[in-house]
Amino acid sequence: MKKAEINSTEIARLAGVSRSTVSRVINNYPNVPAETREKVMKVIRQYNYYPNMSAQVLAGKKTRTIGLFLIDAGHVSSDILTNMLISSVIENASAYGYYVLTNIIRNTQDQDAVRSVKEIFYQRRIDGGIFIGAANHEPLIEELIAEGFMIGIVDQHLPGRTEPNRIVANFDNDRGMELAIDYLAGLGHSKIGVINGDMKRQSGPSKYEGYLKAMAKRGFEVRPEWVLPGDFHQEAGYQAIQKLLQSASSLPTAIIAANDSVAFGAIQALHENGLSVPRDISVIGFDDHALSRMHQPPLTTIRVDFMHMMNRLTGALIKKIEQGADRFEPFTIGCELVVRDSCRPL
Amino acid sequence: MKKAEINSTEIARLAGVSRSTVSRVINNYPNVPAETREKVMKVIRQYNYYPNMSAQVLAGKKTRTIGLFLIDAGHVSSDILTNMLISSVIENASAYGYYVLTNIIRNTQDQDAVRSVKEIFYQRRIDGGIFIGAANHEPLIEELIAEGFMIGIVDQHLPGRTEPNRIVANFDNDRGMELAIDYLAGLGHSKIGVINGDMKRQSGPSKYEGYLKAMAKRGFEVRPEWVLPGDFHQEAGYQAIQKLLQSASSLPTAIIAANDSVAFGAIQALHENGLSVPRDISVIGFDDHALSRMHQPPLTTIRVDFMHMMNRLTGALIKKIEQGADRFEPFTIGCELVVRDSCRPL
DNA sequence: CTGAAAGCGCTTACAG
DNA sequence: CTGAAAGCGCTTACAG
Repeated sequence: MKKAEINSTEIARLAGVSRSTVSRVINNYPNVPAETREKVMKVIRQYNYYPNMSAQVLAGKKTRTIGLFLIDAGHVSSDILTNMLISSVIENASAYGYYVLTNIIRNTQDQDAVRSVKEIFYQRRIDGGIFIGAANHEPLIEELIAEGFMIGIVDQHLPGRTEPNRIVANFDNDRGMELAIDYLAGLGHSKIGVINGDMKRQSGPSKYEGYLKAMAKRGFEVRPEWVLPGDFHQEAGYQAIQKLLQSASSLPTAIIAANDSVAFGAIQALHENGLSVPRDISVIGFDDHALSRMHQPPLTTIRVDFMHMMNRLTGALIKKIEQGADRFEPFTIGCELVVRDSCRPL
Repeated sequence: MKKAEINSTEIARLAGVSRSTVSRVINNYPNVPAETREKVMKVIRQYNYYPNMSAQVLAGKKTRTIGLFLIDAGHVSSDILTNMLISSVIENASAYGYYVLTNIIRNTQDQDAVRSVKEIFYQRRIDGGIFIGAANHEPLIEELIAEGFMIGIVDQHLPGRTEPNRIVANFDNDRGMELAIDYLAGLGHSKIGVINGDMKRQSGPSKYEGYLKAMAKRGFEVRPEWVLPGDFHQEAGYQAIQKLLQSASSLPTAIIAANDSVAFGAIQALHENGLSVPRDISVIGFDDHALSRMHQPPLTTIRVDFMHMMNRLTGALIKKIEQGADRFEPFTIGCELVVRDSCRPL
């Protein structure tokens, strides 16, 4: 049923040249006269010939494919933010003529999952990979970097690890927290609590440290009972507030959530307990999630430009793939305050 | 810097067997004694050996990769629904041990875009592909099917085209429209307008025909000025309402939108023109978009299970890839009414 | 400017 | 049960 595949031998025969010349035409070698090139191209076009990718790669070409690895215990299909990251990488890579092989890893403790990621690299399915959502120190990633693979990582800070094939992208969480606290201070708040993110990931402790630093700068008291453990999911925000309301001797007037999803959960819990946002308590998020502006109340948050980050990270990875990794080049993306209606002046 | 790659020759040498035997172990041939197998496996594990994928494919193995092609003129990164489809296919394929190469096509008229899609197939990067968002008759897809590639298509109806390598998935739009109109009729509505979707896609005319059929069944009059052209984007809903309000001699009491995004746009336009939903006019959507339940007012809609569809379609495609395509097997996924607050009894 | 030949790393009839 | 060998379809020094 399937037509016989046409290959370079056949093209060579039809064009009256050798396979070497066909290959030179395909790969744009300069030492092919225009006339010969055109003669070969004509046959190529006529027969709809595309060189077999596996043969090209086996002979030494790049795959022009990058791997995208999302680490998330949740059901990614329904997470808007993660989904946006996926498309963002695809679109950026596509602009460079690269393809994206996307993978979702539920649990980095799962040996099968780890094996399957390694397989993709060792099999040479891809030229490099991008990891999103991993712990700050993830053995799998460290092994791949040690093996010399080109790896882009969102959200990592590992002092001293400056291999040239490690590309690191972070948001300026310090600055974000400072913006949030400056804004709240301007509204008259000084009793400010925080719901922490996942402390295994770099952005968890980094946001918390930013909070501590900004609170100290203002001379605001950090009350341990207002520092609530959590992670980056909505449910954690909900639970954090339940805990706060049950056990705290008094309440803060404002709370900064590790991200907007956490803020949604927190606000839900506050509402269920008869507290109104922002009347009784102000809440500020982090990310500027697609839903934040549609939320009730519209969420004041620290906007972070994920698309811009993925754009730079994808570009940097592809550059290293094509030009080689000469030195470690981490970068940081800024953030800005977006004022909506979830905070009120005191 | 990069370690020398280990290959099957090396593994064979270390295990004291031939490359043939190493290959038989890797491919689980039955005629290898447990003892030999274990001896080889030990070396494979010890040296972290994974067979080179390009070599395997060149020697006749499958790529175990499927292509996912999203056709959408909009900026996909921000479209929640499309993003959900992407993750859904990835997760389903992954369960079968397949990888997904995702591509976004802005315009099927763009020759470069078309060429790049063909290239992926002809280069043998993938074993098959899934197309979402294409016109009912898309020459690119028809060419690929004619070439014998395994193709899954969402939203297509081409009578007589029943090639075994064509896999077609549709929603039951007829039934969806019937549910919507039955519900509205139950609330006392009979003056029901419709905002059509993209008529080049199968779901456009198919929803419209469902509307006509259900209206006829009830004996409700179809007023041409209440049949509004559009497409599947929010802006189209907005424009359709603007046009309706400017030119119609009287207004319907209810409007069915081609999908929820269109409904959002329609409601926005109604509000901007001082009309309240559902007080002045009832609106019903289609899809049950992730935002529909958070919308103001929460949107009544016809829910359609995209995940289920992608699940079946991905499974069917992989089955055909592995077992061969023997016959044409289209399928249809049902839908259900989700009542929220955007319609009111008359 | 161009062709013959080696080589990339596998799989799989074939022969024993 | 197992090895030697052909073959998959390219690319790229090498030699001319």
